[in-house]
Amino acid sequence: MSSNCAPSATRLRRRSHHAIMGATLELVSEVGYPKLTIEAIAARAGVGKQTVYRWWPSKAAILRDAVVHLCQDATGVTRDIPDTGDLAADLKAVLRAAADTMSHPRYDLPARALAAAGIADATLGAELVSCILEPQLQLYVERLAAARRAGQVAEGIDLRVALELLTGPLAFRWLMGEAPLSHAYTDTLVDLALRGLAPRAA
Amino acid sequence: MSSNCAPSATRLRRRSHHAIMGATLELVSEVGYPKLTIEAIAARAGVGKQTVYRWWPSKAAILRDAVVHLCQDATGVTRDIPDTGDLAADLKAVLRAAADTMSHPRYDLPARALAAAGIADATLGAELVSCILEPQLQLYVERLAAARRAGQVAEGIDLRVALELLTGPLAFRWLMGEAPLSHAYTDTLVDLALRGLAPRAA
Amino acid sequence: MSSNCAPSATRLRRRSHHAIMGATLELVSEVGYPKLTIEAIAARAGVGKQTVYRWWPSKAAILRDAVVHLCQDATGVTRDIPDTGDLAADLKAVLRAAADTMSHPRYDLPARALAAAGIADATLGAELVSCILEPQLQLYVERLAAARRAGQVAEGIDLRVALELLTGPLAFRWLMGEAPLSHAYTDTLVDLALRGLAPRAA
Amino acid sequence: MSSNCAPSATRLRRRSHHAIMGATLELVSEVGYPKLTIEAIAARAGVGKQTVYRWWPSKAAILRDAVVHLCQDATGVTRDIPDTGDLAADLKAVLRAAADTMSHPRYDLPARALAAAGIADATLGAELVSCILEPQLQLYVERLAAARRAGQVAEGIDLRVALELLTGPLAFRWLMGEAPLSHAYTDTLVDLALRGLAPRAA
DNA sequence: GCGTAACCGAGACGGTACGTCCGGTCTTAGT
DNA sequence: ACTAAGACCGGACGTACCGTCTCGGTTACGC
Repeated sequence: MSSNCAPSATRLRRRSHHAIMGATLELVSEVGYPKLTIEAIAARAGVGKQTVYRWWPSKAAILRDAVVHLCQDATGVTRDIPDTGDLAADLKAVLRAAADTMSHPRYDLPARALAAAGIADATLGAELVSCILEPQLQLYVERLAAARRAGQVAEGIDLRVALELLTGPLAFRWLMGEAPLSHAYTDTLVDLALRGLAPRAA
Repeated sequence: MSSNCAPSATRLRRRSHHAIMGATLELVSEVGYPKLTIEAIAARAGVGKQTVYRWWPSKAAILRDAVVHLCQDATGVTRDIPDTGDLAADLKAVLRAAADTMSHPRYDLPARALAAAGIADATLGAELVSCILEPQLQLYVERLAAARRAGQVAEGIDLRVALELLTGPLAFRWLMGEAPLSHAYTDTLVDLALRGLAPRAA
Repeated sequence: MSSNCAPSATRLRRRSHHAIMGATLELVSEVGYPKLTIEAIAARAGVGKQTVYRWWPSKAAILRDAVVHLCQDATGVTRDIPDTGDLAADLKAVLRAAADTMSHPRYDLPARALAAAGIADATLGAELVSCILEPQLQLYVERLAAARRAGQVAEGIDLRVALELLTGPLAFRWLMGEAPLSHAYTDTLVDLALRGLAPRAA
Repeated sequence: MSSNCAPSATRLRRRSHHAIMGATLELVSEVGYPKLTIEAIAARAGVGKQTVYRWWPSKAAILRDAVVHLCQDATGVTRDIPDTGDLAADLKAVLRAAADTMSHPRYDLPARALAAAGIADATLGAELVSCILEPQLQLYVERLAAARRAGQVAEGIDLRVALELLTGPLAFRWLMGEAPLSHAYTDTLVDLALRGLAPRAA
């Protein structure tokens, strides 16, 4: 996933690595991404600055790995999408779970900061999309493809667009940070979107 | 729109104000938001640093006003939504225009930087939403309400959610910055969303 | 004395002038010369900055006039030297008075600041010497000349050097600001110096 | 001499330290103390501002160390006072040397600036006196004490006052900066002062 | 006694330097 | 060999004043 850049190496002491990830997540929650400094991360982790610079090229990269680290711990984001045959129920279940995860401060603050950094910096953004976002979205596409084979989705619909009909509004609400990501909201979203995707009632 | 926060004062020289807005837009396009510095803005605008600090509390606030300034010049973002009776056509027209504006570098780079700042900083985010985003979104809600009265949208649908079904995916694609915002895409979006919103073929 | 540079004009409101002088003396006593700012003087005096800049070219010039202003009020510095025929007694009296004046905070702080400015800036220093110091020193030279005519001082002595034998040590002690300027000290100074100046007991 | 306050640390690079001292002396001679800025010192020395601020608390402290640095190089100020038995000759020799040093621009400009700063700021003044001035003056007191034991100076004279009779006028002339510090002047000073100090021709 | 011109307070302006903070590199000691 | 510690150069931060420049408003002088 990020094997090309993450330390994960034999040489970086496991303890230091863990401390840096933890300190980064703590600090970004406390002071926000713009005021997050590498000096503070090193100090909080009880580590020399050079130890940080040796393994990560930038503040954003540290946070990226820290969020990946967090996800691997919690397995709260990347999850398989069930296929019970009932597309609506399956999507509602997985979107409810996603909304809950994104609402939890432990995940919300760092991920939001990381998303902001990715939006501002195209390079980082592409990296985040390919490392974190795309694998997850691909699972949705696959589930929708299965549904189409089952006749639950109209032919001729670009599944990528269909996917965005579901995830776009949720992501948008999350980034806006104004309205809550309630289960009622995600359920409504699934209902409306699936109605749009359904084959003509011909 | 943002009369409560912009300087707009009698005392700030019109020339300086304009120069600061212009320099900000130029610089954010050239070096990006994180490397945008107030010193550089002041220098590029041929203005003392204090003149910037006197009127704006932060880099983000300058950029916010600069973007508002840009919008007022171009009238490219806040635009009325026509009501020809054909909801799909009306929405396609306005979404095409919005996509074009958001694709143009002159608007894209500053707005993306501003959006990123707003996502990272909740206070600024709320301000941006209420100053820039909300007024525009409200126009969509009104157009959808008119359509519902005309029987083109099912009763019992939360128009706010309906709105997000249209704008969420577009905003998401824009923020991801990967796929192009083509007219074909926005048209498809309108078609799928409206199918979801349409009254049951009772 | 400083008629060439002081405002003293008909146009500068008497009240503003007085307020500026007072504010300057207050502030220099409170924060010291280096931290004395023209903005603070204007603010304390309830006067626009331009009113200060209109009449004085520099911080030093304001302080110079303020000290002159202070001296004219107190007549504590420029004073005639009595001639009772007893040179030692006359000098002791006048040196005691000078020491007392220089010890008084009201005079000490501004004058010390002004002296420091004069030492650092040769131009100001020459001005201070010719405007303030020289007239006073000249009185000593005249008294010493009278004493020489009376046979109390040896012929062939440069009266200027003789004068410095008296005033130099006192000024030095004052500038050092360590030892107190006691009457015992000034008396001793007069005794030792006059012994050096006395005609040979041949 | 000032080992308690100078950086002298192991960590401050020798090269940077030397460059800062040199740049300070150059700049204070070029533009004077009031226009001496820490930014300019750092720039001239090819050093980051923080490296200056890390080791010195103020402009005055830098200059103080620079002057001490200068003195140690030149050994032009702190010098022993010879004791040939001829008090007058010894004092004349040492005062001539002191006058020459104080007249030399390389020493005069920085030292004058430092003296001015010390006069304006009591804390710095006390520091300068105890670090630089007092050790030198003490040598004079010791020489005078030896002379008194040899019967060349009257009993009952406060040697501290006697010392000031010599150095006070010289320092005063130097600070006034008007009259030159000629050898004739210092010789006359010694003659007059010693006449005042001599034992009564009983 | 009435215009008008200088002076007033206030404070914004383009600047310079302040002293602090942090970025990213390099050096030093100590495991 | 790799670490924690931290000094190094550079450069932006936000603040304080500099000396200049408009602003209206108020004297007070000359007609």
